[in-house]
Amino acid sequence: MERTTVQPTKGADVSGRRQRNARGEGSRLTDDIVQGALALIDRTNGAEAVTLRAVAREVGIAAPSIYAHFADRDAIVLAVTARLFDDLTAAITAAMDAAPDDPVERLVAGCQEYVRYGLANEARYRVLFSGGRSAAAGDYCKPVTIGPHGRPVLEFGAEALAELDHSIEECVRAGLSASTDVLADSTAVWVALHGTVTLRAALRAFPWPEPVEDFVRQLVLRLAKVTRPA
Amino acid sequence: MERTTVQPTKGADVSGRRQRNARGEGSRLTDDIVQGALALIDRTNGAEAVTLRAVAREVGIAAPSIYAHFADRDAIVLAVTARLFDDLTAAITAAMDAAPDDPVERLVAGCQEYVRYGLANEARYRVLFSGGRSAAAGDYCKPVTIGPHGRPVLEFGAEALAELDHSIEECVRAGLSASTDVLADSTAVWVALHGTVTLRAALRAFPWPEPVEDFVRQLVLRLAKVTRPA
DNA sequence: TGTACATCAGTGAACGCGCGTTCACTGATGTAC
DNA sequence: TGTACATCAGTGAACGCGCGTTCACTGATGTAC
Repeated sequence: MERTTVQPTKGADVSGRRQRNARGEGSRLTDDIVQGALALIDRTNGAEAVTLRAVAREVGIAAPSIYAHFADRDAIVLAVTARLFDDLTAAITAAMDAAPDDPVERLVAGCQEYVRYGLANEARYRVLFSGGRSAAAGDYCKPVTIGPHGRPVLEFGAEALAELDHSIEECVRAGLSASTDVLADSTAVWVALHGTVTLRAALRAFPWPEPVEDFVRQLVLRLAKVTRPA
Repeated sequence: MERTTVQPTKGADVSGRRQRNARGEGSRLTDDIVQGALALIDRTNGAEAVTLRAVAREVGIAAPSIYAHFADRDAIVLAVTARLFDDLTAAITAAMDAAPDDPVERLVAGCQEYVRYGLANEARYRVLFSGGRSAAAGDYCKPVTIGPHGRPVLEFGAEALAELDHSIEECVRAGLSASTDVLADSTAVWVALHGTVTLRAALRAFPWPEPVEDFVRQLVLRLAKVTRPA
């Protein structure tokens, strides 16, 4: 009981110095490091600021303390990546479940949430899909395993695409899509969503069609060959 | 005559030390610095390696020599950006001119070249549209002027979009497109092309539909509402 | 034609900074006897 | 119950590195007289 109600302040105290974990609770710092890295990514709008020392400062510990939890900087970023993939997946699933019980509306809602998440969390989205840029960029080609329970990035991509594929397939089955190559059309939709997020994020000041939800809807309806019953 | 035939080796000599420019020719180093930065971008697959010292090493000069030509690191990257925009524009124009004399084929050829260029020059493309990431990322929001004859990035975006807009408009005029909102549809096409380039580049190992030219064609035909005469 | 001088096109050494990483350590706390 | 000890969860100082930037300088070359 106490354990759940009397939540100790896990973060840094007033002096910026975090209180030491109790014996056996050392692994909590692993989580805090990931959280710190995430905070750093959000605040600086990019993953480049995620240095060992910066993360240590953010969490309120000495830099070498990180080595007990992560092998190096890249390991931290990979752990963050794993968490973000779960975040995005959960957000999309929730949006689809909240949509009206109609295959097209579910598809559109999922796609809209994908774009909404990407634009609301620009830096996080970039960590997910723009690669670690320098070193990690190469790794994204090999199916590298991420995080403790993490899946390979490629596998996530496959999952996301499978989800989309399934969603469009449902539309076809309901006679609402004329797609004859569902996999190709799923890919087209994914690529268009990704482009919407990244290009809008890169050129914020551009006079994009608004609202973005309508733009996404049109994109999806056309690429998934949705045919509303006459 | 001599000037054009007896081209002096402008680069670094055997010792890695570049020969000093003749009097009055000092501005040549400006070009060489941009070239060096570009070489660095291509070789390291990203713009992060473009440091003042690295560029100086690449060109074969002392680091402080750069200050006579560029205010700082960002100025170099902006000059590179300006050159790359011209590169991309020229490539697309050439491809469209080489296409059959048909509005749809011209449109498709331009879009295919856009994607081809992006995938063949991944790092360059990222410099253009993924922002300077850290510091420059903020600048891309304001219309910052780039290079000596450079245009703002936003303006380039507007030009590219205008070109696309014009191209689709031609299709409409020829009765080959059913688009009723050409600007919105141009935006959709651009966004989809951008997504194709960046997502394929980020996840090289993914089983993407091949060949990419056909994929792009389908994307464009659908988003630009092309209606081939029956 | 000769020579002093200004200018141009750079150089070399040095600075302070933040970084990743190493090393020996410290101090609280649970456990065996 | 008391106490020695092992373990856990970290710390602090130091290293070498590459970075941007500054400063005073150098040496070739064109130009004025």
